Amino acid sequence: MRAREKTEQIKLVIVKATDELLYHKSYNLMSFSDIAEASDIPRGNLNYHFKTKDDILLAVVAYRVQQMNKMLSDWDASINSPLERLLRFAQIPLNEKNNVVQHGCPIGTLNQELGKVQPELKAISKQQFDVFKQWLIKQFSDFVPGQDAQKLAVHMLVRSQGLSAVAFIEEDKKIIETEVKAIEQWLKSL
Amino acid sequence: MRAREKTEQIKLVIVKATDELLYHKSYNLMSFSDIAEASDIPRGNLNYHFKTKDDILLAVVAYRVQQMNKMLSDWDASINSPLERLLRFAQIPLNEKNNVVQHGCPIGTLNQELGKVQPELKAISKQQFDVFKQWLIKQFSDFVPGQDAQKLAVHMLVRSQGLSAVAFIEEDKKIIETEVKAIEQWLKSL
DNA sequence: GTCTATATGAAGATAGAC
DNA sequence: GTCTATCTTCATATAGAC
Repeated sequence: MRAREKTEQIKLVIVKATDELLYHKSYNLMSFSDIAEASDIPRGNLNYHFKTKDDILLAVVAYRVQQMNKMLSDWDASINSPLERLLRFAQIPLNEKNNVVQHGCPIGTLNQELGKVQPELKAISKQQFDVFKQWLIKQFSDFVPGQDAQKLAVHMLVRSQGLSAVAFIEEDKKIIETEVKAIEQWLKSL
Repeated sequence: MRAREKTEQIKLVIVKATDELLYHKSYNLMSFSDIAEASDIPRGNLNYHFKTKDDILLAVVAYRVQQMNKMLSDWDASINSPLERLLRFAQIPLNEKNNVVQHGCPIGTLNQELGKVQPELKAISKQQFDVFKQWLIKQFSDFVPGQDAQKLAVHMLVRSQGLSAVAFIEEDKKIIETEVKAIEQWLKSL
């Protein structure tokens, strides 16, 4: 029991370090050595905890999904109206301004990278995207019951992904500010 | 002279094949062998024409920029109003529906991939993006002289990049149709 | 100019000593 | 359970035969 617990802790250290690493490095350019260095676990020992690199990615995505679900249920509990929750969502890139400009949206960039050649990995990574999508659909259903919540949720994701992508390419924080403001106006006009 | 010309032709064959390859394969996962196979040039000979892989990328981007400029000046010549030119631009993802859903926007995905770790290459790839941006600014200046053309151009790019990214992740052509329609409405309302 | 053969290095993964 | 040493594979890039 104790031993098992300790193993789980080490795994979590690896996962957290890799999660962090994945923000500024692409998955395919990220080596076992990079992970070993970042997590301060001896290079060879990684292979005991995770057989393959893909296994680590799997664990990282599971961890991220868990974190995202926690954040969203916190919002559900602490923010009263669906409109304000949606506004809060729209502001994510604003709060992560520096990261977005330097590394893009962590979910979007990972999905795009894996989507190009590794369909199995893409499906895994897509889970992160779907957590947001389902939550958005719920919020829009509550916010404007008569309208097509699915379509509105997708539109929200489109604008959020788009502004992150363009701000990253142009390395321009102003784009985030302007575009988030535009999303807020759109939400309030619904 | 003759010899030089022939060399240039071979280079173009390599560049075109790599351009094509880059639509479905990420740059970092693309090997010289892949390029050799795609262009039907013996593996070792590639290194005579291009010293490094980055040199090939450089040539591919230059080629793409040239093609894009050609397309845009064709539009300038054949399409009368700036609004119709902008509508034509908005429809690019619609005409490339299958490619977008399978591989994403070729410009956006390349920029995002290179942006994460290779700043020198990112700057090169960004040229493609800027060709579109400058052209859009010109069109918006002509279309709605009083308004902030730069801001409108960026917004157009945001929506275009966003819809490509989300349609790619979700592998859903309907998203392209719906979102392009929304862009058209927005343009007509300006 | 063309292409083969090869140098060199780094990656993922494994076997097995401790 | 932990970690070292190593196997294998595959990449870029070069030297030099044709």
